Amino acid sequence: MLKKDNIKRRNTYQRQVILEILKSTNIHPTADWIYEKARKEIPNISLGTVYRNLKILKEEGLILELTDGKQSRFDGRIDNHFHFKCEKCGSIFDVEPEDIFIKYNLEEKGFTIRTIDINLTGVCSKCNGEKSS
Amino acid sequence: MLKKDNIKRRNTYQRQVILEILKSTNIHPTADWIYEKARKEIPNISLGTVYRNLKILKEEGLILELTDGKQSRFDGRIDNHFHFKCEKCGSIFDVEPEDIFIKYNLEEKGFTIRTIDINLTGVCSKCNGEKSS
DNA sequence: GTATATGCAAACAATTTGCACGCCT
DNA sequence: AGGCGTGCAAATTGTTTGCATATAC
Repeated sequence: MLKKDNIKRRNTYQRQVILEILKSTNIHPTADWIYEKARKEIPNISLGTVYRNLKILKEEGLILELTDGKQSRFDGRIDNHFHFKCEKCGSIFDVEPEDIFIKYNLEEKGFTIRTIDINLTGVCSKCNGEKSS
Repeated sequence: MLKKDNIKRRNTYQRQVILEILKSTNIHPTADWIYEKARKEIPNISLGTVYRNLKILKEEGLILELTDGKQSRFDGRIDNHFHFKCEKCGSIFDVEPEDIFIKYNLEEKGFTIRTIDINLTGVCSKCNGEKSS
């Protein structure tokens, strides 16, 4: 049952490419999207390898996994921020911490808070600006 | 492609039982848990029926679906509240709206906000009170 | 040299769906 | 009577894993 945290990770090209793909987009892609993108660089990379490396990158705290319905999405941005999903176009936008203020009093009730995840939905500015069909 | 919103729903016993189960617990159960519970009342109910009715109840706004990792959880409580998940015991607690204050300025940027989902993680008061092992 | 990572395909787990029959309205 | 809902099992989808080989260190 011991967590094996003395594994010597190799710095493989596959993992580098996957991390670069994630760091260079803000669309919060699915594993499949990352796979297709990675294939342009490494044509015979496998989907299993993509999943394996996403898990490793997440374990190492280099990326985040977002759970949007049943399909995971991944985020190369790990500093403090939140998400907004537009119900019209489906895009996921980053919400800056200065645009959200949150306050809670759960510590007073004996709870320790480690992570705060805020997800908003609605209609984005772009879709709001468009004519209604 | 037209949404069929003129379907005449029948009020089946299966659906009643599933809704009652959800209304009478605050553990935010999975479909499987609901299925097992429902079987005590309707021994030959099928898992497919549970899923179908959960989807219908959600469409009608009578329950909520929480996406906790890859397994959905369901919430029979639909008034404004949030969730806290304990990383030690795995329990999901309801967080009352008066225990969280949130403010954002996204409307000023042209966004329309429809739903706000806040999920906290950490250690609950019960686990905090226990001796460390 | 050796253990970790890969590609491939099969396995898995959660959920959905097709079908013939049943039962609400 | 008619059509929505059911039980059952098979299908689908997203993700994980076993295995033989390749590769980083």
